[in-house]
Amino acid sequence: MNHKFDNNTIKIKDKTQFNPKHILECGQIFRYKFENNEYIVYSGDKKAKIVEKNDGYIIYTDNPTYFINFFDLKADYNRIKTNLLQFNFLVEPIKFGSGIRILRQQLFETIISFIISANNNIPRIKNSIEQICVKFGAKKKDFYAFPTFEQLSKATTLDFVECGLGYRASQLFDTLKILKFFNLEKVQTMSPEAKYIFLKTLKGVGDKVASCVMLFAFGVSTSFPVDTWINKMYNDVYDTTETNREKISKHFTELFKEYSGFAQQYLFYYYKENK
DNA sequence: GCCCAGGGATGCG
DNA sequence: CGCATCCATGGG
Repeated sequence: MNHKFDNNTIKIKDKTQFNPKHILECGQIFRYKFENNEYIVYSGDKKAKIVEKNDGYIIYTDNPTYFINFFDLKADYNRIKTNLLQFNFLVEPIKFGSGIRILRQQLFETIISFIISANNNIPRIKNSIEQICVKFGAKKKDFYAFPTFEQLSKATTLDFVECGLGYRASQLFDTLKILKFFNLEKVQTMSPEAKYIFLKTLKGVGDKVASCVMLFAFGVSTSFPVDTWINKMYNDVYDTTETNREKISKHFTELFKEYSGFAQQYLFYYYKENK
């Protein structure tokens, strides 16, 4: 997508494939807020503010090259949407979330965030992650960074309970112990299959959470996470009572192939917002 | 008070 | 294997 940048701004002049509301509220990220008609998003120890203009958007940030990658601005979503529009049941979801882009998020933050997301609701997930940042993350000028692995390793299970994680507190604690034995930089170089197997060795990481990490951190677009909303959508579209999420995921990955992750985001956002 | 949430672990057959 | 049950806690 066409964009220009300098030391502290990125300018986007195409509203058809970039909409901060769609990008941030479609459930892929939990650290953002909407204030004074502007979206502010946080990733790791970085921050960006998105301001709407008549002919596009301006992203204000001290780290433009980081956020060009984060928003995957080189990807052409008109091509992706055109390809997916051959499926009739995607027409309305794509219209509804027309400006969605799948973010390229940090691996450690994504693993931790989606362990917390399991069988949980989005407002509570956001609140828990924010508390973890305040408690263990580095203090920046006007926000707290997501903690590093070293910082979060100092936490106890009780710390996580106090952040509102419930029974996920001990899972997260156990996962941090397991991560001591792995180098996440090295994991980045593994094959997609090996990455998936690695993720599932972590506590609190099953098929769905692993699929989210594959899609949102590794950018593997053949992933199709199946949560309760996608399960409801499947039952709706195919008039079934199927509850086997692995089967549902397999059905859609065979249908959408390398466009699976994009299709999943349009569908998730549409069904969650329209029940 | 009830059902549900971007599910996973465990145990039982 | 497949399936049932349990799990903390707050939103609606």
